[in-house]
Amino acid sequence: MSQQKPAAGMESKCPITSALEVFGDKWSLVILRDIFFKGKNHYREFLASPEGISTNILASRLKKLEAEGLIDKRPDEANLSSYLYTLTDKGKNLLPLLLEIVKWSARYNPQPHAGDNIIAGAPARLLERYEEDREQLIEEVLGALE
Amino acid sequence: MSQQKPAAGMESKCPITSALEVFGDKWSLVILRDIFFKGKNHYREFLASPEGISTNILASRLKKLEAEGLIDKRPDEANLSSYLYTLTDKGKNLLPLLLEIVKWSARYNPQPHAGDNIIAGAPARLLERYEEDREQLIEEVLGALE
DNA sequence: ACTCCCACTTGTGTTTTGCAAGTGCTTGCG
DNA sequence: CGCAAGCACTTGCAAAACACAAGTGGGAGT
Repeated sequence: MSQQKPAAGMESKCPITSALEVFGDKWSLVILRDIFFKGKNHYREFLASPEGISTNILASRLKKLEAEGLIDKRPDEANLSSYLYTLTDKGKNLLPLLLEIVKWSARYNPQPHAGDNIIAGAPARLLERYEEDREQLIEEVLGALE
Repeated sequence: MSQQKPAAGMESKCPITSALEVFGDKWSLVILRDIFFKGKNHYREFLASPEGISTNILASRLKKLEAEGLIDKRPDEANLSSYLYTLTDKGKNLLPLLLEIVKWSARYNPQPHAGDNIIAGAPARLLERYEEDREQLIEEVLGALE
C-alpha cells in the first residue's frame, strides 16, 4: 500500500520529474508548509490558510500525500470527530527543500512585511540561522512538530 | 508592528507561496533542469525532452520564466533563425533547490537505472559530491553552463 | 523560387481546478 | 432524548489549464 514503485513499462524518470509527480502541484507544498511552519494538523486548519484551497482539492491532496507516504492520518485523540495529519520521515525530509525555497524567495521575491507566521514573519532571522547552523535549525523545526 | 490580516485582494504572501507562483507548475522546473543538467538552450531541445511538453505550453512557460527574470532569451549567434534561452543569476540560484530535490528524490523515489543524463544517470555520485563539497559542486555545474 | 527548419500560434477536446452546496458522522447541550 | 453545531469530506457544475494536431510566418540553404 505504501510502496512506491515506477509503473510497469514506464520509462525511467529523472529524480526531478519523479519528485514533481509527488509534490509538484499548486497546493502540496502549501499544505506541507502549514504543517512545518504553522503547526497545523487538521483539515479545517489547512482550509483556513489565506491562500484559500478548495475543499475538494484539499481532500484529494491530503489523500495523495498520504498515499505517497509524506503524511500520516490518524484520529485526533483530543477531539474524536477529527483527524490529525502529521509528517512521516519522508515528509520531514522535505524541510531542507522548503528552506531552500524560502531562502531563494527571500532573496528574489522579497515581501513587504507579513504578520503571523514564522516564515513570512521572520525570514531574515530564519535564514540567518539557516546559513549559520543549518543542521540545528532543521532539528529545531522538526522538534517543534512533536 | 501591527498584525495585518489578509485584506481582500492584497494579502501578503509567504515566501513559499510567492516562489510557487514563479515555478510551482508542472513544467517550469523541468525546463530549468534541462538547462542546468542537460545543457539545453533551444526551444526545440526542450521540446525533445522525454516528458513531452506541448508546444503551446513550452512557449508560454518560456515567456513566463523570462518575464519572471529566471531566463534570458537572445538570438543564437551560431544559428540566426533560432534563439538561446539561458539562466539569469536569479535562475542560477535555483540550483541548490534543484539539488535538494534530487537529493530527496534519490532517497525516497529511487529509480532503477537511467541512461543518458547527469542526474538520472549518476545521482549517487552527484549526491556524494553534494554532501562532501556542496559549494564546489554548485560552482562546477554553473561553470558548465557557459 | 522552393523547400526546409525554426519558433511559435491557433483550434479543439480533455483533464484539472475552483466554487457552492450538500452529506453523514459525532459532539455538546437542554 | 432531540436538536443544533462542528467536522471531514463529497457532489455538481462552471471555469481554467492543459494536451494534441495542425497551421503560420520568417529566415536560410540550394
